[in-house]
Amino acid sequence: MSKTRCSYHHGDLRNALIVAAAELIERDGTLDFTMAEAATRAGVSAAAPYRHFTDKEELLRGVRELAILGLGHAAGETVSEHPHGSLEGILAMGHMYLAYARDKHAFFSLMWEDRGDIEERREKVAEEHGGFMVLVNMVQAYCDAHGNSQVNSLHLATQIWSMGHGIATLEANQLINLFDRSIEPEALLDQSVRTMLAGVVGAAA
Amino acid sequence: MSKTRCSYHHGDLRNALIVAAAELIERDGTLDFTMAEAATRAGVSAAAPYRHFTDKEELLRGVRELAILGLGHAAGETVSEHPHGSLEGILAMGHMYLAYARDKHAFFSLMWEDRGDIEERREKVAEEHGGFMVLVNMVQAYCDAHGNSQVNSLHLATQIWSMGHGIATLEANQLINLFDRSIEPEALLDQSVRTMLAGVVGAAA
DNA sequence: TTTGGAATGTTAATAATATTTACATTTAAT
DNA sequence: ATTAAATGTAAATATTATTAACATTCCAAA
Repeated sequence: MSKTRCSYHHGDLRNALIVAAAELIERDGTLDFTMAEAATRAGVSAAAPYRHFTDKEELLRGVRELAILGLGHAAGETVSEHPHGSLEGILAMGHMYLAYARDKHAFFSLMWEDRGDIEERREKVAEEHGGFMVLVNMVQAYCDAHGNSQVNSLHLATQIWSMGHGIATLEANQLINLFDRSIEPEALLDQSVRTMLAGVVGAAA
Repeated sequence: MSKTRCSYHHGDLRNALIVAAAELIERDGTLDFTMAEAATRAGVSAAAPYRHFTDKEELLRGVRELAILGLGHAAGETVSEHPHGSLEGILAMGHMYLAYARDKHAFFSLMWEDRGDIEERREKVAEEHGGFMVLVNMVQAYCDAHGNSQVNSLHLATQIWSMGHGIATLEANQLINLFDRSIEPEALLDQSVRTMLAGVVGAAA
């Protein structure tokens, strides 16, 4: 796919549209850009997108995929910045998640929007969410390092993800501190993660 | 507001529209009913809704309110069915939450859709979410009954809510068992709730 | 009780978008 | 070089939300 075409044919319109849509989402902080806008930004007419996506939902799916990969990438960065099997690494992962939810709010909510039945593309979706396995490994390493290799790290990591996800979501909905303004999402998450880890390998302070 | 009017004036159209919209959402399992549909179902013309709601978003807000109150009501039912301060009561609360998310999927997602800045109606929103206080009380009672009245039950309940919410949301997105089909949301939640409670008052088996 | 303004409905526009259609250009394989 | 497939374009369509202009009912003050 050479980038330089004779102007009529774009060359890589599908991706260009996904990027354009992502930029619009980033710029406006919402998902309600128009197809025409995205097309224009990619330098084509309003009907062109339909050669690459059956409808807007499919374009959104492309953006979602991008966002999920981005989060996974951030996960990779995070691990690499902390000692293998360390508690701080796991906590940092949680902070990264909360920060992502806050800073890329529109992308974050897009990620968890209703999608159709996954069953078919299960493999593909699992791949996209490869970032989660990074957490699983961290948890496994932590447990190993703390003398309990019998832990089901997949289950424990799923609980940690759920906790982080729940806090991030409730915060996005301004509900996390609805009854107590002083609640700090990070502190709440740190504390519960410590408790969950401690529940499995002993004191995690 | 007498229910029987001379046909021209409905009498309680605002609520009728909210109910109509709720029914359509329930029927189709999605949020994309049309204003006209809701209006027709309420027995009025397509433009009538605009006498009571500035736009569709405001109507949706009414439905959301209804859904949140419904969840709160279910919370009330749940407490009443279990011993005061019991672990099983708290776990049942979690199961109720997961069941609601599954059975009323469209309502559940509507509840956590982006809403504007809450700051203004903070009071009102807090009231709507009164169901949460039910959980707070259960947690407080549990801690009292287990010899630790110093626990910040609001924090702990927020963690439990987050965990339940995270699991419910990830399940709705078919992600909770993406890497391990055998994962059971209820079991995962039960176990983490036990751990969190145990972390504060000792063994919670 | 009458009556005029406020509410609440109605039908017929208007507007914004997604999506389709019919036609044009380019690409690439034979 | 030729042609089918791919990819673009401009000009419809279709679907909704929303507004405008007008009608009916309600209600409170005279």
